[in-house]
Order: sequence, then structure tokens, then C-alpha cells
Amino acid sequence: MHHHLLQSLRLCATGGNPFHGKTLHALIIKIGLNQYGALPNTLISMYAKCGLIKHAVQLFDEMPQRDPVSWASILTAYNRANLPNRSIAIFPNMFTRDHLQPDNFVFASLLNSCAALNHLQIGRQVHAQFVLSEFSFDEVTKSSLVDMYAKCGSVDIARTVFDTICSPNSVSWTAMINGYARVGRKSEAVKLLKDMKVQNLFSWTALISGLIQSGHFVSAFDLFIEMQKEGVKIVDPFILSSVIGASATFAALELGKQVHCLVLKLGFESSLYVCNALVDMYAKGSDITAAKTAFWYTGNKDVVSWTSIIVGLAQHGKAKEALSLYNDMICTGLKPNEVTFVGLIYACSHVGLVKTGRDLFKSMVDDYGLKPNLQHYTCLLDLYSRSGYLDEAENLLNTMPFEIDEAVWASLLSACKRFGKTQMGIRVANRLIGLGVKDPSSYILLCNAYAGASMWENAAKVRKLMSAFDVKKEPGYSCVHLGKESEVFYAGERGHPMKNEMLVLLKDLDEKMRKRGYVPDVSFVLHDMGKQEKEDQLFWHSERLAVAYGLLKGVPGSVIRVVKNLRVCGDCHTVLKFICSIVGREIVVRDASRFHHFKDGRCSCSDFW
DNA sequence: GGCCTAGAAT
Repeated sequence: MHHHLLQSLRLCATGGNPFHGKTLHALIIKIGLNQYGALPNTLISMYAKCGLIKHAVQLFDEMPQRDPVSWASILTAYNRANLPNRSIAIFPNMFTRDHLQPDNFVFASLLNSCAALNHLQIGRQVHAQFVLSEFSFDEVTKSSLVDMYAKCGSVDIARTVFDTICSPNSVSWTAMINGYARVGRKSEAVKLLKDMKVQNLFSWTALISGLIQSGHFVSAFDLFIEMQKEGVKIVDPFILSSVIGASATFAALELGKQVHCLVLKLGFESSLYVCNALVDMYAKGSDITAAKTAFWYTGNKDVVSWTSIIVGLAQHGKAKEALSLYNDMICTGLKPNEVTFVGLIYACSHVGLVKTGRDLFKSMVDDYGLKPNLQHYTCLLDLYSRSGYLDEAENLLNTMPFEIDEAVWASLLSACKRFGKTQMGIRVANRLIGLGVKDPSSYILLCNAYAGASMWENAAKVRKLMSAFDVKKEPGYSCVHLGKESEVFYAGERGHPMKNEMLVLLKDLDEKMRKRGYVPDVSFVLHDMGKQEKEDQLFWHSERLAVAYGLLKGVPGSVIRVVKNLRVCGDCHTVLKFICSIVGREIVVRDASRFHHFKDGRCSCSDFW
């Protein structure tokens, strides 16, 4: 009977069937076996595997007699429920209350918690206890040590432990490979993979997703292709969601579409991770319509699905749609989380919905018990300052429990300039200087603020600071996508084979724009030079080159899609609004902070960015 | 009976 029950419980756990599990639990109590043999511990693990952490904890707490297996089960249960801090918190009770010593299973679980929390200090303490214990030769625990050190950033220590493993298995190799990859040590990661006798999907995924995390997108894609050439079958969708995520970050729409096809071909279109990644990929790839389609095709949407589309819509300036989807989401009974609110308040800040944004911020705390973090305050601050509520902004700044960074100060400063709040601008500028300035565009704002208040000495000081620190702008570049092909342009680049055609086109457009009232705004140029020189500099900005090329080479009438590494400059923003209406084309620019849809002389960002 | 590896939204 005992054996039969254990087996049934294990079946519930693997099938994630809590209903059947609860029935069995009732039966076990009824026949009086609830304290018998392995049953109590197996019940804990069954509840944990079915996602019912509260039931698992209650059983554990009410157990009259706990053993190391009970401890391993509850620690794993907490880790599974994404509560690794609970594991660390209760562990000392194993000694103080239960007078038990940890075994290898307990060590491994604990190290898993440390890895999840990035807690190197406690991880090292566990390591020390493990070494002193009778289990110090256990190789599974050593695998968790490798993983823990790698996740905490001590890759070389991870390697030292890895080298003490007598017969490493797939798990230890994978942990080590991922450790190298996620800190960007590409060649070591690749070498380790090639050293493996039997490479499986797990090890390739660890390598590729690690490289994606460290920003090595091109190598990651190359390896993804190599993996398929090697004949490794993609039998689960793990790696697909990772690669789709990379296409999103990389704004590689065409590549992302190909992976989407692969998803369909392999039949993983119902994986929630994959669907959510697709929504984000299309949104970041600047095709918000496709993102919406992908969203509506997602079955069993969770908070991440809804949040992805809300954030996507917000970044594309579609605040109304974002807010309306939020209502739909609430109607389905799902609870929003911190990220959802970042997206929502961000959406409000880009259309000046001050009251809605403030209400959402309040609702987040009052209705959902969420604690606002720095990002929420930043968005709210942005909302106030962009909409001209500068006193509220300053008030919030002085009462909020976080220190803001240079970018937020800079955005506040630019709002002061925009709304003519000279005195507050000076206060903000002084705080910004005290903080230490790194971003070249902040120097421009500072100069303009002091100059605007006729504080010439301060303006001169800022210029001095700027040259003393040898501030240089990161070279701006823009990439224009034309179907499967794309072309990259750097600011000031004049060596392109099609430069003559582009020059003629841009000159012609420039003339037409000036007739419609365009005046170049040279205050966006960093360097100290004459007015004509500054105008020339603007003329060769990379986004203009990319758009010109797109107009010349792209399919007539198609949307021109450009990705820029920096934020689009204010003057170029004006220019693109003119160009889109002159040529009657839609231009979509993804810059470092958001999307700009230029159409009929207007931009979706309503000139806030 | 219980342990270790790869994935989505700011």
C-alpha cells in the first residue's frame, strides 16, 4: 500500500495535478498513514511540484518529526516557488530547532538558493560547511557549487571547483559553459563545449543564451546555426525563446521572423515563453501591428504577455491602447505587477496624462500592495516634468526615497528649459554638477541652462569641465532595414558609394523644408564652432543618411525602418517630420529610448522623448 | 522519499 501511494503521489507531481494529489492526501490521512515512512516528505514535494507552496510549508511546519529529507524537500520547494530567500532564512532552524546536520541534498538546494540570489557570501559559507562535512566528495553538490560561483560572477573559482569533479556530467559541464558565456568569455565557453564528448541541446542552449546575456548576439546566432548543422534536434522551445529575445534586443526583425517560422515548423507556437518573446520581438522590431497579432494569438496569456504588449504600445506612443488593454487585463482577473506599472506610467508620461498616471501610481500601492521602485518614481517624475508640472516634480524629487541618476536630472533640466523655469533650472543644474556629469548631452543642457540665466561664468566653467574630461560623444550610427538587407551609416560618413545621389536628395529635401519654415536648431551640436559648420554637422547626422538611403533603395511606398544607437537628435526629429510629409512615406525610427513613427508631418512621440 | 544545468516583460 505504502509503495503504491508513493508512486501515485510521484505521478501527481510530474503531471502537476494538485486535485488528484489532494485526494490522495485525504486518503492517506483517512487510513492513518500520514506520518508513515516516506509519505510525509513525498507529500511536501508533490505539493511543491504542483505549485502549491503554501500546502508544502504547512505540512513541513506541522510535522512532528523532520529529517534531512524533509529539509531538502522544503528548501527545493521554496526554490521552485521562486522564494530562494525563504530557503536561506529558515535554514538555521535545521541546527537550532531540529538539531540536524545538512546532507549533500540540502547543500545542493541551498547553493541553488544562493545562486538565484547572487549571494556569494552565504554561498561561500555553505561551501565551507560542505568541505568539512562527510559529503565533501559528492559531485552533484560540486555541480551546484560551480553554478553558484558562476552565477555570482566568480567564474575562475567555479572553474577550480569544476576541475575537482572526477567524472563531470552534462549538468556540471553546462553550468560551467554558461558561466563563461554569461560574462562574455566566449572562446573559453566554446572550447568547453567542443571538449564535451556528448553535446546536447542543454549545453548548446547554455552556451548560446549565455552569449546573448553578455551581448554577443552575432556569435550567438552563428552558433545557433552551427548547432542545427550539427544535427542537434530542438526538442523543447527553451532556446527559441532565448534567440527570439536576442532578436528583440538586437531589433533584428527579419532574423526574428525567421525564428518565428522555425517555431511554427517545429510546432512550439503554444509555448507561453515563446509567445511572450515574440510579442516583445515584434514590438522592439518596430512592427507594433505584428506584436498585437502575436499577442492575440497567445493562448492562456499571463502577466508577462499583457505587460509585454502594454510596454510595447507605450514605447510606440499608443498610450490609449495600452491603458485600454490594461483594463481588459484586469477584467480577466490577472494581477498586474511592478513591471506592468512601469509600462503604464511610462505610457501616460508620453501623452501627458498626468491624472491617470498619478492614479495608477496610487492604485499600484493601495490596490495591489506593490512597492514603487526607482523606475516608477523616474516615470512619474518624467510625467510631471514633461507635462510642465515642474513644482510637483521638484516636490516628488525631495520626498522620494531614492537617489536619481544623471539621465533623470538631465531630463528634468531639459523640461525646465522647455517651460522657461530658469531659477529651478539653475537649482537642478547645480545638483547635476555636484553629482558629476558623464553624458555629453548633459553638458549641452548645463551650458544652455547657465547661458539662459545669463550666468556666463558658470557656462564657461562647464565648457572647461567638458574639455578637461575630454568628453566625446559616442559615434552615432543608424541602420536602415530594407527587407533582408540592411545598411549602416555613421554620422559624418561621406564615403558611401551612393553618396552623390544621397547628397542630391538631401539637398533637395533641405530646400523644400526651408520653404515650409524649417530652421536648423544648432543648440544640439556639442562642439564649439561656427553656425554654418554646425548646420553642416547636423546635415550629416546618421539618421538622415539612413533615411535618404531608404528612400532611394527601398520599395516605393513601403515603411522606412531605422534603428539608431543613440537618442535621435532634436533637429533630426524636426527634419524627419518634414521629410515624411514631403515624400508621403511613413518612417519608423527606433532610438536608444523609444520608437518614433513619423507620418503626415507628425511623430507618435508627440515630441517627447 | 529529497539535490545540480538552458528561456519571456522595465
